[in-house]
Amino acid sequence: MKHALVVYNSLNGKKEPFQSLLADHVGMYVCGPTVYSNVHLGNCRTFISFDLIFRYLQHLGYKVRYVRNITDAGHLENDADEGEDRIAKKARLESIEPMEVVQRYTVDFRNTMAQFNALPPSIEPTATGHIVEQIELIKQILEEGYAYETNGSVYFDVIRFNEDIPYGKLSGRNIEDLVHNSRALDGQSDKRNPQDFALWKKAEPEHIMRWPSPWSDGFPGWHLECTAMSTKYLGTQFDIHGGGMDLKFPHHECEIAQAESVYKKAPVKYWIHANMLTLNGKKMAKSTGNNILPNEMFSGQNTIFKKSFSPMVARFFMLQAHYRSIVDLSENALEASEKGFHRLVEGIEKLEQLPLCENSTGLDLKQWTQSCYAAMDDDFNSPVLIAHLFDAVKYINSVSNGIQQINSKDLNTLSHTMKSFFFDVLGLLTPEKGDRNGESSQLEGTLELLMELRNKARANKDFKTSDLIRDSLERMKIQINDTAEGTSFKIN
RNA sequence: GGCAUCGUGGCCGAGUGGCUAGGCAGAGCUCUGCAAAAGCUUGUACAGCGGUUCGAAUCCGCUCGAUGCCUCCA
Repeated sequence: MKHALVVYNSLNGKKEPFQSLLADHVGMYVCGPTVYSNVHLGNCRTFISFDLIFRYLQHLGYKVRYVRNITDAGHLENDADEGEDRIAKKARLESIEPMEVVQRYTVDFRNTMAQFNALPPSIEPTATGHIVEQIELIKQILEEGYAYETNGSVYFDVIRFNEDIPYGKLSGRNIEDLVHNSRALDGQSDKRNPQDFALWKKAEPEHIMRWPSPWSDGFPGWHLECTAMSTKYLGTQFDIHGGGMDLKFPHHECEIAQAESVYKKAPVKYWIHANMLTLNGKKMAKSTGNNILPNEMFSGQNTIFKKSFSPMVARFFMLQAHYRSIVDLSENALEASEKGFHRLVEGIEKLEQLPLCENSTGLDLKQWTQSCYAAMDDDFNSPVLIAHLFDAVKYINSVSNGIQQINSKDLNTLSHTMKSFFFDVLGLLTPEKGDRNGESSQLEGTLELLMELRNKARANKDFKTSDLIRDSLERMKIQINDTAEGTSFKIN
């Protein structure tokens, strides 16, 4: 485990050698979804990025505790005091219980992430399950003098905090700019200053999601849950905190302020932010229609793309870009990735049937393996790793064609390394090979019969018949492959 | 307006001072009855202008352009 892993830390904009607080253990907290609607693709990209990080840290031998919350209360429509809770709003619009909303979209979220083959986190705590911890935290912040109560609501006093501990470390903003640029609210705000944020909000009579507290029946502020839960499960200082780039401000900045106001030390060693996913060059937004849900992409039931793309192709596509780069989803780019992905998959499948020789030629295995690790050690550079995997595919193909040779020991090593990067680190899967239910074996039997008839026709130089079979099958998206070894087919 | 990120060959996308990224498409070749598929070979690009340097896509400055955040957002 003597790896020179280097991680880009958003806190200072520099790549830093990764050193966990406890030897061999890593604590990682990632801000999870607010479950008020179907998870959208950009959200998935963030979690796929952290899945890569989670997997690689585990691959290196770390015991990782990966905490990713489910926000099921407290996330308001906007920052104005009259903002409605997102979950409660959805429940009202659909005339169902808030917890039905939560359940429905939590299930959707987990299903979708499973389709992307993202590993479940170690702990998946909910905001509503940690009201007690949040209330405790508010009490402590009040005791420290960095919060105030107004009309049953409690707000964090950003200016007061900034007098003792600098605010804005993560986002690079200074308090003066915030004061000048914060939008003035319309009158009836309970906040002393616009940049203050809610720790506890008193519930209006019609608000159905409410809990008792020393200040009022109400609900916790959005930023609070992450501090309460990360502290509970990972301690007052932990290794990695992640999330989407757009959470950097204000959400993560507020988390830092909350934690530092009580514990007087930086809560997180490495802040990692995954970049955005755009669609056809534009930010995804429901309001403009520039939006596609994961399931719509998998099924092809959408107006954005002409064809469907599988979860693995989408995952591979995302991993072909670095997690800190904006990646743009487009039909051309996805098609290119789809073909590349199949080439990689076929290379891996060929590993099983390579001819063996006494001596290996053509690839410095040790150096190749090192360069794969070097790529991932350099701030989880999956695109470079994938480039190295393609180099291996080229080598595998030349062995397969007899241009290069490999002995059994090297093949074992190559196969093991290749597969552990492909399956374990990148979290990719090869497409299921024809599931053996009755229907598909009937289909295969029929196809084999057609192959036989076609081969007979070809042997008799009856190309009219053979081409009829080939072209008809092709229209049904069944690909005939004639090779020196014989004929095979592939269902697309 | 403020803060930040970025601008790479037909497309996507790595790369932060000298050494081939990679994928897709295109071209040539191999195989083949023809084709498809598959495989092999092939690409000198880095927004513009100026500067630093023996040497810059890579550092600095300016210009232009794009995107994100600043207001809910992964």
